[in-house]
Amino acid sequence: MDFINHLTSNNIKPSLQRIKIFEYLYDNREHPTVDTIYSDLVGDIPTLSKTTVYNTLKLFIDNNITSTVTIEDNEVRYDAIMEEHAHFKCEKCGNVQDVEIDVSALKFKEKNSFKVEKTNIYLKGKCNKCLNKIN
Amino acid sequence: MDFINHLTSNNIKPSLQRIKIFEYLYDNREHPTVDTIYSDLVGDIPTLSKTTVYNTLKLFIDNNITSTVTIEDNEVRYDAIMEEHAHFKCEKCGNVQDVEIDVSALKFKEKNSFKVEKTNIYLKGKCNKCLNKIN
DNA sequence: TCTAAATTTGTAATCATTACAATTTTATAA
DNA sequence: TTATAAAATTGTAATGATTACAAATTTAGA
Repeated sequence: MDFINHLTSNNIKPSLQRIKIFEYLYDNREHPTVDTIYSDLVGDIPTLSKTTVYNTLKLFIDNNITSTVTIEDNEVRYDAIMEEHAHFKCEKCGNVQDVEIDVSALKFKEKNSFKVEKTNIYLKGKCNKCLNKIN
Repeated sequence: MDFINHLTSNNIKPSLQRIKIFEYLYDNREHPTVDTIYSDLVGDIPTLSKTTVYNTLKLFIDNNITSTVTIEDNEVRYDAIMEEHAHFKCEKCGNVQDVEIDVSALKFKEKNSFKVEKTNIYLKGKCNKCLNKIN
């Protein structure tokens, strides 16, 4: 993945901060929160400010190269994979993972009363790691 | 719907506030936010405090007679219908409506790497009312 | 190199939510 | 009925995430 090109072709000037934040998001499939992104990158970019993280994510979202994951009502997570997929969160360990899913299989009665443009699917339960643990 | 009985049978003492809040939630299928619930009920119960609304909703959620709808990352909505259904939000008018859906139709590859206990499906787009409006 | 525009940054403001202690209400037993 | 304890409600203050905003820095172009 050529991050600079990806940003440029989406009308985003590839500043150091933007490249690093996008790269981090893209490589980190656990869908980090703003705090995690900031904490993990401030070592790399010592001048980084949390405002920049917020600004940059907003910019990414406005340009459709990032989306939010609101699987939990008290934390917003971010995702740089724009291909259709769902998310699973283990309620024991808290990890969030991507889930391949066929959204077109979803049928609903009210098909004619609105036009769907985006679908978010959130699954919760227990991951195998946690299920196999003896408590 | 006998609200008092519904609360009682779910181990919740049916105080005036609890009855009114549940009744409001159950009748209001637009999934109000805490602010909306508070504003709409404080006329009825002049002593009502927003803390009580928060406390009561938390109690309902802990006892599985209410769930949260986090279709938007900056507002938490509440829902007293516990039967399986999805939610659609019109991005033009902001209304949220229930959608009948067959969750069991959802197939995913990773079926064996976790155990799903809850599924939330959020649809966004334009409702017919907004689509038919001439701007 | 100079200047203007864009980007980043830090601080202060805002807003939703939670913590907590005081008050009020409810239930129980004398 | 009255007294007492427990439960529920309330108001205020604290917290924490996000946004607003203005100053500082960086970048791009003349």
